[in-house]
Amino acid sequence: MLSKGRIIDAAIALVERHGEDALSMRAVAAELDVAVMSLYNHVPSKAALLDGIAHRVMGGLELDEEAGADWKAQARTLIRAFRRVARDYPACMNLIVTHSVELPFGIRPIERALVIAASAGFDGPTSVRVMRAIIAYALGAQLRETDMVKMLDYLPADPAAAFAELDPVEFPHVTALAKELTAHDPESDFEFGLELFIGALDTLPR
Amino acid sequence: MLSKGRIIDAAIALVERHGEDALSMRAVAAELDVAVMSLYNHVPSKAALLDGIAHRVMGGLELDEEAGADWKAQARTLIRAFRRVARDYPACMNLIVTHSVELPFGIRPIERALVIAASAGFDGPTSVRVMRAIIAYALGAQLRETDMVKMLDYLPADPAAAFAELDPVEFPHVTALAKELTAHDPESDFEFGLELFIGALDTLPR
DNA sequence: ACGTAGAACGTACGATGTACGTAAAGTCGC
DNA sequence: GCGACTTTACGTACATCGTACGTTCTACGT
Repeated sequence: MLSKGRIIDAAIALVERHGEDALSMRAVAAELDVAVMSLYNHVPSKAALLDGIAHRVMGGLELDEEAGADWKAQARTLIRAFRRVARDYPACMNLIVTHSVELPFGIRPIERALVIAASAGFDGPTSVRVMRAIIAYALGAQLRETDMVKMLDYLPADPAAAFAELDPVEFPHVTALAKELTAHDPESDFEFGLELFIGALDTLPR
Repeated sequence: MLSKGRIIDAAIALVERHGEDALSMRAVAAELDVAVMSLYNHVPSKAALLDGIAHRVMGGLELDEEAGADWKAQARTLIRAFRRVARDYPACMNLIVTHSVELPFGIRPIERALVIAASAGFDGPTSVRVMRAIIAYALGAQLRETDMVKMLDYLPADPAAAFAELDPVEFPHVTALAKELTAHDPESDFEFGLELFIGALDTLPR
């Protein structure tokens, strides 16, 4: 029997195996050995299928709080939970981030973030702002990471050389830092910005 | 005479008027009173056209440095320059951000950012990290902003009511902050995070 | 046994990107 | 002026996409 759940599973598998461009209703149907239009008995549209993917993937967010940890540790844990699902479903996460899906995170992670912000001593309006800033950073880091990967594809041979060969009087820093600019360690990049952020929150008046 | 420039102009106008979904080769051709395939004499593919749009739009970035300003002011100015083009071409900016285009910013803004970071006293590798973190924030803020707009469309009548009607024992903070969560002032949200960031940079060891 | 609901299916339509061949309009050497 | 060549505009045609619509088949309550 076909079901919305099985369709979403197949779609996720398909996206992770062959990329988001491979996600077509026909491909999903083929994955399930089913006729295309049968899908529409369980999913009203492709957009709804994307929504389903988003909810399934984001539903994997670990929201448990660690007892006894201070708000900074809690915040780190929450953000890293997001990173974890991004690592487990990289292609799907791009789908979710780029095609702006309704309520991408769902309510529960939002509540969790507000709880943490409150426990850090922020008032309501500030908590909302803080949450928004961190969400922006997390989303953007995800985006930037895939941009980076694509860029490294475009410059095959030796990416660092491409930067290094620019005019060093017009672009002194870029040429000097060619190596660093093309080195790609998403995790440490992300952690750097995250600690920057949390440190900044710590200095905020409360 | 047709030209790559005119095609890009038409495409930008089209996107800003009718949204990114309206961007089709046929629509661009119609805008220019020209047959569809004529476009392909000047633009090798739709992807290349997107690239062209990105370069034209991002080329409008104001990179002049203000003499005598300290690095913090310079940084603010650079980031706000990005915000300005996002405000001038909101729909195009979404295209650029979501469809990850090769070298979205070009080299010059990167050089500029590295100059500023160096003038703040950061070493090379740290400068690159700092730049990446801020880029992530700027991209993410843009994304989050349009997600927000879409969300407010989905919840027509009174968006705050939708949040407020959730179970207040399961989501105490969300229900209490319904008003703040649906209030939308992108500029002040962005500035809040930006100042957070710059403040954090200021406390970084150098 | 029979009627009804739901699920699976097949056909078909409009929209999209673009490969390919053709024709007209310059551009150059002579 | 004239032929050779290049550039530009165009039209046709095809594969692929999402999905509206009508039809068949299966399962089940009565």
